[in-house]
Amino acid sequence: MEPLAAERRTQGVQRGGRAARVVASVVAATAAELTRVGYGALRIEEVARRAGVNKTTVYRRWPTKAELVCAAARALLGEMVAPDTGSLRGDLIAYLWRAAQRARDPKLQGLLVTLNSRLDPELEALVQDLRNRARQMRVDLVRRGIERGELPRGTDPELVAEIVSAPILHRVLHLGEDVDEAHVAAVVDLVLAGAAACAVRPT
Amino acid sequence: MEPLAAERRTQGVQRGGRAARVVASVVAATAAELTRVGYGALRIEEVARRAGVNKTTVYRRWPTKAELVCAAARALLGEMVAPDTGSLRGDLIAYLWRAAQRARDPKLQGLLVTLNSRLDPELEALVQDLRNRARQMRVDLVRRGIERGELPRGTDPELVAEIVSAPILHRVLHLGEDVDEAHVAAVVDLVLAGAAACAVRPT
DNA sequence: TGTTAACGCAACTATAAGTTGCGTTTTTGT
DNA sequence: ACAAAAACGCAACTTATAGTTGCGTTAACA
Repeated sequence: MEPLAAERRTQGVQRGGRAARVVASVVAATAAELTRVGYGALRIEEVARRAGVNKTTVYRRWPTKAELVCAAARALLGEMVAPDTGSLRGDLIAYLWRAAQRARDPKLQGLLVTLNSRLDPELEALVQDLRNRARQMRVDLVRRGIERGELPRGTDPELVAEIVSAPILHRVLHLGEDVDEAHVAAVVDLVLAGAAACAVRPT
Repeated sequence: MEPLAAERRTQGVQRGGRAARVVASVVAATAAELTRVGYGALRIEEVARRAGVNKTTVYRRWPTKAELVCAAARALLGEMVAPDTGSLRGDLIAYLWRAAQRARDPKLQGLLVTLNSRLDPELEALVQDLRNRARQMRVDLVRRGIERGELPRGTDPELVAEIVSAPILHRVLHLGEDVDEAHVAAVVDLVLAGAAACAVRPT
C-alpha cells in the first residue's frame, strides 16, 4: 500500500533534499507575493519565478491556489505556546502582546489578511482550526485565573476571554493598526476590573 | 463648463429614467455577486448578465472593478444615525445591536467582507472614511455619558469606546458569527463596570 | 419633436490559467 | 555502487476571461 498523494505533498518530503528546498522557497515566495499583490491577484507563475522553480513544479505539488496558500499558512504559522507568568493579568498581557507582535510581522502580513478574507472555502477549515485553538488557549488562561481566585467564582471565562482579546485582535487583524504594550495593559486592566465588579454568570 | 465624468457617474443620473434603473440593478447585482463568489472571482460580465444589461454598459460607467464595488458600497451602506436613549448603557446597547443587525444582512454580507479584506487601495479610502465616522459616533456616545456623570471624570472615552465595541464588531465582521441582544448587554455591562472601577486617564 | 447621451451587440486583442509530453536530474532502495 | 522511481525543467498547447472598439438603436429631456 503506497502513501497517499496528499500525505506526500505536505509531510513525506525528505529532509534537506531538493524537494525540501523547493517547498521552502515556494512557501516563502507565496507569502511574499500575498503581501505584495494579495490573494486575488496571486499568479502561480510569478510565485514560481520568484521561488526559482518552474510553474509546472508548483502546479504538480499544489494543484490549486487554495492548497498552495494553505500549505504556506501551515508552514509559517506555528503554534503559539501558552504563557505562564503566575498571574492572570501577566498571562493576558503576555499572550496579547505576543499575538500582536506576530500579527505585525511583515512576512506574515499578506498571509493573515488572506486568511481573514473568506476567499476560499478550503481556507476556512484551516482558519477555523487555528482560531479555535487560539480561543481555547485564551479561555483556559482566564479559567485558570478564576480557579486561582483572581476573579470571582461564577465569572464566565469565555465572555471575559472574548472581551479582553477582541480589542487587540480587532486592531491588528481587522484594522491593521499597531498597538503598544501600554495599550494592551490598559485593556487588560479595564476588563479585569469589570469582571471583578460584575461577576457574570455562565448561562 | 461641463460637469466632470466622475460626477456624472455617481450623481448626475436622471431621477427615475433608464440610467437610474441601470445603476440600481447593477449595484444590486454587484452586491449579490460579491456575496455569491467574492471580490476576487467577481466577473463583470456575470454582474451585467444578472443586472440584465450589456457588459459594455458596466465597463463604460465603472471602468474598474474597484470603482464598481465602491459605487455599490456608497449606494447600499447608508449612514447610521446616533441613538439617544438617555443613558450610556442604553445608547451603547442600541448602537451595537443595530450595527450587528446590519452586518448580518445577507444582502450586505459580501460587500462587508470585501471592504474588510484590503483587496484594493481604492477601496481603502472609502473604508477608512466609513470606519472613522462610525468610530467617532461611538466615542461621542461615551463622551456624552461621561459628561452626564455616568462614568468618572478622567475616563478615556476612546479606550472605553474601543473596548466595548470591539467584541461585537470582531464577532460579526471578522468571525462572521452571530450575536444576540443578551450578549451585547453582557459586554456593555462588563465594560461599563470596568470603566467605573478603573477610571483610566487619557494620556 | 429633434438632439444628445446612454445602451445593445458583435467582434476583436491580450493575458493568464492550467495541461501535456518528454527529456533530465535527484533521490531511494538493495 | 547501481538500478528504479520520483521530482524537476522546458516548451508548446488549449481554454477562459478581461477589457476595448465601432456602429447601429433606443430612450430621455428641452
